[in-house]
Amino acid sequence: MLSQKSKYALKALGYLAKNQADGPVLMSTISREKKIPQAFLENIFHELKKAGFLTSHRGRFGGYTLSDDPSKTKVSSIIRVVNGPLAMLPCVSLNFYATCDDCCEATCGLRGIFQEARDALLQVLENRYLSDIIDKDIE
Amino acid sequence: MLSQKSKYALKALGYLAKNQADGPVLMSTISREKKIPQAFLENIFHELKKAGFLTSHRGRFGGYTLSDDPSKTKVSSIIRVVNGPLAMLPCVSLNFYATCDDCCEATCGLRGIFQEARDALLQVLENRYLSDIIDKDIE
DNA sequence: TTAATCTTCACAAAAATAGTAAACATTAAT
DNA sequence: ATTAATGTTTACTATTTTTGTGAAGATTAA
Repeated sequence: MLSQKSKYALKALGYLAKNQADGPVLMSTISREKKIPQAFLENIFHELKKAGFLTSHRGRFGGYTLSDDPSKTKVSSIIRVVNGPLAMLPCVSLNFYATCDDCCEATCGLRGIFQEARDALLQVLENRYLSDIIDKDIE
Repeated sequence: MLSQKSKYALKALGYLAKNQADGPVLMSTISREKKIPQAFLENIFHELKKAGFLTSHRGRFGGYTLSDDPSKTKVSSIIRVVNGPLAMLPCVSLNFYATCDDCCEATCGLRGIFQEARDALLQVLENRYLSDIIDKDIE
């Protein structure tokens, strides 16, 4: 499951994608609208900024804007930053590869299936973008 | 990522699938061969037994056997027991559905994509069986 | 100058994960 | 019956991860 932090991050980025047309959006606004504890959102935005997704604007009338076009920002890349690997085993992760302790990759019976699982998941998440996860308006 | 416990469970069940032909297999054997702390494996086997995957045989010359044909035991169902939901959001889980706090399902922009992700993952894991995750022999 | 922002860093509470310990119950062989 | 080998059960503990909180500081536009 995605962590709460990851959900917050995706919601916040989606909010920005929807509302940044008129300039930087306040963290306090996002916190309030998306019901995210502000101090926690600060931590999250710090990570997202460090990873290049966000651009911050300090001072009065500051706020945050997205660094890139929402239609070019993959959901998979956001999740990797805030939630870590998408693969279910470290030894089949493309971006966070690590050996499994005490497990021989040559004979492991799990790798094959979890490579397939990874590919199936990536087929979706690598082809969906921030512009695809914007909340709908209430009607 | 799968928890360590889940990896242990899959490895242990795979070992049973491979080695139970001659009768019940000792937990101590599985613990040693698969390098799983025995006391921890006891907890895991208790869960797997409660869930119906394992049959235990007490007393001298006891041990464990699989309750069902390995070719009919889905990997997805094992993971659900020891690791929990396969979906990335509670609100799109088929077997562990729960509402996301402070999130409106009607307008949430995340649900659609994570339903697709769930389906993609299940397409693999619901169609792979315990017989598919048996470790290879060293050659 | 000032008020509204973001920045940074350290800390803390809560939950989940991983693992341990020990007394107990059951069984098969003898 | 006895005995040794096994699983059973329950409670506990340690570690790590997650989910936050708090406060002093830096920057900017008006």
